[in-house]
Amino acid sequence: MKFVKIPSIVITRLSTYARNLKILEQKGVDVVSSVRLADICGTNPAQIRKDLAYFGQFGVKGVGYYVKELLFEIGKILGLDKEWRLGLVGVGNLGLALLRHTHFMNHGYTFVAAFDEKPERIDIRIGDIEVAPLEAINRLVKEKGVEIGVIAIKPVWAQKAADMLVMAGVCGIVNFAPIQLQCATHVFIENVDFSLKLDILCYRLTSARSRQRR
Amino acid sequence: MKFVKIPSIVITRLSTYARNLKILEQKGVDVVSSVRLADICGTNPAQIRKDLAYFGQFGVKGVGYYVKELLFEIGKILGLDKEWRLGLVGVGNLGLALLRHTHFMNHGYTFVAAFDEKPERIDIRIGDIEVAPLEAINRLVKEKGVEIGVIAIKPVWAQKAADMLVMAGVCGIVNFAPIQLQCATHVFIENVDFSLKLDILCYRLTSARSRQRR
DNA sequence: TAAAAATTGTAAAAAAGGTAACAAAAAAAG
DNA sequence: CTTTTTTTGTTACCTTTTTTACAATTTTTA
Repeated sequence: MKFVKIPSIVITRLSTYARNLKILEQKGVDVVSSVRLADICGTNPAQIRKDLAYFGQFGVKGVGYYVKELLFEIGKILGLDKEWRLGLVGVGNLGLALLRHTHFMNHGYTFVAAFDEKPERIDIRIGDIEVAPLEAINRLVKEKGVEIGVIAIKPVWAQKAADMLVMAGVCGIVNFAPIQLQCATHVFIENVDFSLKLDILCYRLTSARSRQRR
Repeated sequence: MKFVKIPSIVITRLSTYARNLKILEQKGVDVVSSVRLADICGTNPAQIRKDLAYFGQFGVKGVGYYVKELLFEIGKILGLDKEWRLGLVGVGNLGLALLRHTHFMNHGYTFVAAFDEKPERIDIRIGDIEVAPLEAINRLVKEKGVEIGVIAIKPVWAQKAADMLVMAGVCGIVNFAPIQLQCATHVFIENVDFSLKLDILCYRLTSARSRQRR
């Protein structure tokens, strides 16, 4: 097997392809060309073909890609062909929004544990899940087989939460707190950052306006 | 003035620099070198210097950067030296989380209007804001001077919401719905997408595991 | 005061990523 | 059956982004 380092952005795009292929599948579309898919995904056909080429050959020349087949293959590449167990740290407004978000459950992700630092939130139930104190992270992560931690707690607690998750064996973290988590190198961290996006918009709007004035 | 197109990723990093400079400022740090800042931000010193070079010279050779000064300058570049007025579409769990999130208010962003499609949510008050029906978007955006729209409504309604916001004069949208919004080219869209981040983590975890097995 | 150390700004080199072009293969048309 | 059309996979090229290297400047040390 060749050792080609696959750029992160390729993975991002594969996820987008998968999402749009799912929609096509639901619409009953059997075959799609790279041109059509690129159009839907807002990219260009060569990019799609090249992205897929990192992993193999999934299309038929002169025909295109079979939607179901490509979806299956991309799912296999991304590792979406299994259930992933999530543990939530922080059951505030955002945490609750995530827990109640059915979209994830429909896509192979299930919250199996939830933690909070506020005493008044401990022991409340949300669906099948009972909120536990941070101190229970180590035990429950192992007990429930949490694979991915979702940090939606106040920034001051975020690093502590990350440390406890990692200590308990979690190797993947989605971090909603607006801080830079410091973790061992074997831990994968993805940040979801709303204010960053707002800042980008501000820049664009500001520079667009100053361009207009000129 | 030169016309240098500034890469989007540079803006993203500037926002990160600003965030970490704020923390340094609070800690009472006066001067910081590109080496130290890079270390904090998880990037490399040359990158910081080059990013800043797009916009001018903000440091002192042999000394470093004055924290307050650099923070002020980056703020000016990003357009954070004014209050930005946000309009929220979708007052579900996520929308509420965003509204109640005080972090934004501390950083120049204020929600001034909120909309929802569900009749039972109309007219409820959250803080100073009264939830209005989608049909009121056009009027209220103009009345309250909404500059940025935040879409946190179900995917099926997201495109409609975007269209109404744009029609009312909004030129920047932060989209939390997991769909590709189609808008006029003068409208800037930033997507915040957790499932995308989850997918990336899954890929990383999956490929790390298969590497271990080898 | 002179030499050494620290640190920026920037030019040049290297690496990465994206685009275009085209051979190969399949399907459709004539 | 042959030609034309469609479309993938892949190579080569081009563009963008990152990293390296170093002159210029300031501060610190001797």
